[in-house]
Amino acid sequence: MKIATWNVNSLNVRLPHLLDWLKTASPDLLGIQETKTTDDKFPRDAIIAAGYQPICNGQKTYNGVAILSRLSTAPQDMVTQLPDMLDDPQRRLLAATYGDVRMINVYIPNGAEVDSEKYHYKLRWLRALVAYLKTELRNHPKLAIVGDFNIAPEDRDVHDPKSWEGSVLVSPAERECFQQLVSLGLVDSFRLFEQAPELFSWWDYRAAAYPRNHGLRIDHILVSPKLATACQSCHIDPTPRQWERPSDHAPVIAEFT
DNA sequence: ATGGTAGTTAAACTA
Repeated sequence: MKIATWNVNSLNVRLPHLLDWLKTASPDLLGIQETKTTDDKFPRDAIIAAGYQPICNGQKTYNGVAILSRLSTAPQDMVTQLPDMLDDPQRRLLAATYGDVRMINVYIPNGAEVDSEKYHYKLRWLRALVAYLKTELRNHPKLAIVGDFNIAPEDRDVHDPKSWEGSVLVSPAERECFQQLVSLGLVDSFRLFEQAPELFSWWDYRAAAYPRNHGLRIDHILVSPKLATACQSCHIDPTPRQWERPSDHAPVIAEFT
């Protein structure tokens, strides 16, 4: 089984890329973020025609998440809000169970600038996420949480740690929240394996960041201990980032026995 | 320290 994540930065613009990538990568479960579309405008037919069953939690203009599945089991126990953030209008979470696998897809807030209002919203969101995962891990031995975390967990996940010091995506408080997820037993599947240095999942559109590989690894597939033992590989697929009019993120895909 | 680009949406917001 393959589980993947991709921030597509507008499903409307990126649908052709998504369909092409599904054909070659053929994930069984894919979490997508920043769909930027409401559920009534979700391109359901095109995705079903590609062999995938979608569920979505969309929003106009900003945010929006979805899960695509080519498994035979129907999604169950769908969740669209963090229990501690029920009044949050931003669509950033979608969870569902496929057979015995709990799939949680997140688009964690960016945070704008350290100490800004958006940054504190990000930390609030992360604390609510940690509390939610504590419960979810109790209920689901086989759990994967995937998505755009907007956190580079360590300096080796940053092209130039010095220039990023004090910024969102790398600040100590954000990294501490990521470590709290790890403390719950979640495993960064990418780091289960030997990886080349300077592998990133996001590159700014500006200043030719991609050709210079000025990137960060902020898109992750974290798995419960039981799934970690079944994990065979995890890699970032940079090819869609090289296509014409790309998302600023590359997909990440992990394989399980 | 600012601006560089992209998406959505119509001048500004988010990333």
